[in-house]
Amino acid sequence: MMTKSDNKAGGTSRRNSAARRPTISDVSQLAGVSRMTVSRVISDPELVLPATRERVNKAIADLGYVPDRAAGSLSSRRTGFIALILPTLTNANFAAVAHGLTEVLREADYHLLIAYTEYDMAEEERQLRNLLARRPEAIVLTGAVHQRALSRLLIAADIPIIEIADLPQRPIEHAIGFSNYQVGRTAARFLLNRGFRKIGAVGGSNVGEVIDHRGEERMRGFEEELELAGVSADRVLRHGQAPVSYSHGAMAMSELLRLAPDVEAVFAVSDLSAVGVVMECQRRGIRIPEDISVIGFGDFEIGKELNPALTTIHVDFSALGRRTGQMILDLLTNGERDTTHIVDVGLRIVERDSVGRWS
Amino acid sequence: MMTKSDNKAGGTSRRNSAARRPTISDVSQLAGVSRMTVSRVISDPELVLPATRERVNKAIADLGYVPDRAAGSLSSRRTGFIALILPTLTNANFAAVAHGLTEVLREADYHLLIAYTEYDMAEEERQLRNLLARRPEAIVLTGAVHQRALSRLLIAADIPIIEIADLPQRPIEHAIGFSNYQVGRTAARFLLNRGFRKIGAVGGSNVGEVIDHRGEERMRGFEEELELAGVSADRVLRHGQAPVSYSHGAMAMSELLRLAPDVEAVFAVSDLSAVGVVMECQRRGIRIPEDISVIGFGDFEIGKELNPALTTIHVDFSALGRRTGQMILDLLTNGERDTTHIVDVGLRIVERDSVGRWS
DNA sequence: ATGAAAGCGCTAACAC
DNA sequence: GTGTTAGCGCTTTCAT
Repeated sequence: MMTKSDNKAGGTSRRNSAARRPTISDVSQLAGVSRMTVSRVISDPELVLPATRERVNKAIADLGYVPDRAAGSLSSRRTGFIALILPTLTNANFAAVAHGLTEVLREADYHLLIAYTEYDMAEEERQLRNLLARRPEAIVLTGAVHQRALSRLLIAADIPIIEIADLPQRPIEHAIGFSNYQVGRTAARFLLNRGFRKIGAVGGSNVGEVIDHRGEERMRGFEEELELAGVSADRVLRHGQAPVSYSHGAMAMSELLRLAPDVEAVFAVSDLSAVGVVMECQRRGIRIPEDISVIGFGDFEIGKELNPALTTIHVDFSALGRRTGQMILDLLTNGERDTTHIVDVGLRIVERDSVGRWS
Repeated sequence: MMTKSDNKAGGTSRRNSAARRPTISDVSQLAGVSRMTVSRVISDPELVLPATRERVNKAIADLGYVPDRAAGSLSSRRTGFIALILPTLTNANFAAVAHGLTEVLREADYHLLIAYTEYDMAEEERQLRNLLARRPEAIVLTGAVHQRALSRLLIAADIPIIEIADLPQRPIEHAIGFSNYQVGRTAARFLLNRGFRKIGAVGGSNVGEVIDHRGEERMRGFEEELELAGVSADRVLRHGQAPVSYSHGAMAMSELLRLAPDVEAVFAVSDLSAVGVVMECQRRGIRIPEDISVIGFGDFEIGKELNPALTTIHVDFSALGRRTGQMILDLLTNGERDTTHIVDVGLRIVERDSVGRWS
């Protein structure tokens, strides 16, 4: 039962040998309905009579039709993309964020568009431009400190902007995260409370365009808490180029031991470094925590297995990702674009065995 | 100097208050050129007179115009997307693949569309459908064993298909990887050559839809090499659900020690497990390699820092990613769709200190 | 419940 | 070197 329709891929012309990918027109023809009906079967099947629906679904299956979302987006102005800019994918915690986000967005049929900058500020703007060209419906970026050009670009895009993994003084729009500065202060306070006074830290130094702002914030918080307590921050060492790694911790610890052999407790800017610190001490026969105490940040999986198990500061990055996904869904559904949301997911010390008590 | 043009966003109508995102028409009007000229300035500036080009670029900057790639793709039939399906992003080696791929593709202005399945076969097909709807120009997936429906979908897409991280017996199209089976055999041979006969292994068991095929291949290769050498494979343990983790190694090692207290050398299906094995031994006062030797797979960064440093089997996943990117670029440029490429990136043993010699 | 017309924002192809 | 026309594959909107 063919009705007069607006199908474009008419039966006579266009029947070229090279296998063309089937379009909605091909499906509509085969099913003997209009393209609109096919469209409805795909996006809102309830609207179509069961009998028609079945015919269309059969045609879809027979042809192996897969809708073209780019074409759909152009028309509907909804791309189903959410952009995510991360410093790196090689960090378990950032991967956990991506993971948590995906988990939530997947259900609502959104797809994450991931870009990463390798902590390079210049790259961040390039990536953002590329991303924006894909018309994401919201954008998530790792918070605190962006280039001015970046903010302009972002605001012009006129989509929800969510900064994560830090709590900027003045967020561009929304923010979900924790204070890296507070992480540093918390670590220092913890060591001070345990009675230590000869307290050190190891982190990376930030030179050039490659900058780990969040790590630096933790270092700064740590220093300031020491100073507030009237304790010397001379044993706080920035060594090697950020971002840090396992081997960074080992090398930095060697250096710290050289500069301040009397150090009794060490904060590592990341568990990655902390593991290196522990391993280096192990090699040197320095006992942890009897001789030196170590506290890290990030609660990486390895910390639990370490001997001694690593005391660290935990942030639930996976939950942070999920929370971000929920906020996006809210924002995109209810569309209240006036209120700014700021969520502090908090942090907590995970006391394990690598920090002792001064005696 | 306005010329007659086909601009759609005419000066009078369409001037609504709600800030619309500027389109190519807005730019063309402001610059006093046709939309085509703007398009050329963006995609092939050489074709445009410098003076015109500058005018257009100024208009672009003034308006904050960002091209809509979805619209461009629809017309040009080139989306600039490459699809990548991974089991997980939470594994440093898979992250390295994504990383290497991005590195190469970025230069050619391709963007990676990443999906991950959490080792879930059912999820793999769902993800593939979503990805295909975005019309990627090539698709990369982790090789070996796919559902039949998947292969059909893939072939119908009529784009280059590259399977990575394993070398399937019969690849769908192209493949870049290494033989996980050979990894297992190599590990076994290495331990055999060192004189060990009471040889064990720890890996995950694969039940339900969540399956680590590649890990299982390594276990199988290991077992077969033992059997070929006439050595018992009774100490090969599949424990807990794959994929494995640090804590998996610790638990599996406890179990192995219970089942086969006489074990002298252990292959861990992944360095993740291997680290857990080492830590568990450390806790029990079992010396490595004096009492038990350990060899892993994957050459994760932590292995270098461990005490003793972990002997492992190395595959250059980052290079694998880059190599894949290059192949895609080749395929997309030269378009020779007839020849199948199969690249073995090989593997090598990294001898460190966790494997001794039987005496 | 289904269809027709129009158009999303861009670029291929050809004209000048 | 630049412009015009047509159309990519969908969905919106309105009609029936």
